[in-house]
Amino acid sequence: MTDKPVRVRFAPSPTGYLHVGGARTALYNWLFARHHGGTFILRIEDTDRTRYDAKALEDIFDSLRWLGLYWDEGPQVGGAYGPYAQSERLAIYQKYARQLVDEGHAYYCYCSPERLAQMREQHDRGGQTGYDRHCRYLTAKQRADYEAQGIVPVVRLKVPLEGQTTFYDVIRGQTTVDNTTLDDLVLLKSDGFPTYHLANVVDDHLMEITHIMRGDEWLPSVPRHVLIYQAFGWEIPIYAHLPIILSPTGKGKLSKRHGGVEVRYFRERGYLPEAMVNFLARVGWSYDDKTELFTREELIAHFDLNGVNKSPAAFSYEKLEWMNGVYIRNLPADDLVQRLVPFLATGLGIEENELRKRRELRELVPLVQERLKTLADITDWADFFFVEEITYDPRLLIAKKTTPADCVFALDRTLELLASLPDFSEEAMETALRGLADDLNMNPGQLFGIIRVAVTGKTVTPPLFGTLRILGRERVLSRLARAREVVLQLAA
RNA sequence: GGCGCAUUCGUCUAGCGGCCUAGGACAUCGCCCUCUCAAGGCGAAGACCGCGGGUUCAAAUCCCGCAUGCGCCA
Repeated sequence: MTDKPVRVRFAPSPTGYLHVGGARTALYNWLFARHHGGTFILRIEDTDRTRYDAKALEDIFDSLRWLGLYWDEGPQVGGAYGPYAQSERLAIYQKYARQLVDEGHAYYCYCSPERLAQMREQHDRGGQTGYDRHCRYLTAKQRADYEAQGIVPVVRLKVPLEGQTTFYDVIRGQTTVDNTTLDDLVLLKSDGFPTYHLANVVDDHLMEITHIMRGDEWLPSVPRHVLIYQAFGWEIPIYAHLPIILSPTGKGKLSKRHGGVEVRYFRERGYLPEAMVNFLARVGWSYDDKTELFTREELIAHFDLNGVNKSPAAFSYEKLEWMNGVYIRNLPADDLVQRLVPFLATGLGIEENELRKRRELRELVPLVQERLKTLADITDWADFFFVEEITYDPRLLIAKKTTPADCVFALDRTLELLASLPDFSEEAMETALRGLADDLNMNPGQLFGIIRVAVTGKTVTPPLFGTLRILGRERVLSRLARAREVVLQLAA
């Protein structure tokens, strides 16, 4: 289709934190660029001053980098086609808008907001579409009169009054629209700011963008853009409109109601960027009939617009969670330790540096690695290793089909046995405690359950013997003793 | 309201005329493993391919309507 080097762009508006839908669009652009050895450009569409949010802009940068989607050109990295923020390109848009007017492809429109509003009302009652082209036919004198009144005009495109506009989209195929359904859209507003349409087309042309991959919601405006390209006599880039992302049930757009929708939400909750990338890539794209897991390199190698689906895709939090678990399990233990520290720190309210000094952290990772769905889960699995005073519900200490007295006795015997064990190893403890269960006429599960709660405060924990070993004899014995007291009170 | 887009298991999807009595994955359920929870293994259930017409020896796959959902504009 084109033999020029591939140049693609992700062009977000800094009006909110980076959304997973936006992240997916960015990812597809990035993958496409990497696959073709092209250039990935970040452009900020910040011409809407009322909705501009500096925090959102920072978040877009942070989130993209967190996902590993580094841009080759754009804010903070520069490039030969800058500036990359539209607010810094106003003079450019004005120049090109004027050019279109001079060449007869656009005209100044002096209509008042009131007149426009009136038209809109008529439209609602079933009138014709959009602007009535009043100013398209102004005489020189009329125009001079308006100018004399000091009215600052907008610039509108002269849309052909007949014929059709056809465009091709790699994902959708060909679409044709009657020009009569299009009105003379505004290119430049009276405050000198461009509309989305003008800025987008001018920038894509000037930045030599070869392929436009963006959300589906822009599909209806493509005919307008094509008309603008034609007015300028510019080559039209290749379009690929990505289907939107739906809520987990597949009904309606994904929104905050369903959970988090921003990349930072997932980041804060302990999702790995590599899992996020893998998952996002698969929402709306597939490689074959069985592969789910892809490394970044594999994604780059396989990514192809042909594999992108036409229909909208639901965002499955459950599948993301599963995939995150897979990635956590595949992490080298030391890497996982490093990633867990910040989450444990916030979860427990302990300084990261303090945590890093604790030997338990590295030791417990093999015990919890296959149980973690997210990094944030670590707090629930391992808090009792780091907290001195554990709290628990005394009733949990009483194993099923036993009495408080049975439990006190069991705890006594356990205390004795573990205190006298020459070797505090997992094997030694397991052998000894299984023997004890037998002596007590208990199932191993019953005895282990009592010990588990006594030592951790929970009924669900990492494997018991490893947990005991890491806690160390001293803490195990003192916790058993405390549990004994608690049950004793309960029995009394 | 106008214009546009979409429609295969609950969900993500494979499928681009015969290989499909529709394959894989998540979730669900059962069994195994087992000190709890996971992970893992095995297995089950789950889609009359939105509906109705065509075309064809043959259609999930091609064509036409309709329905539903979604998006954009106003």
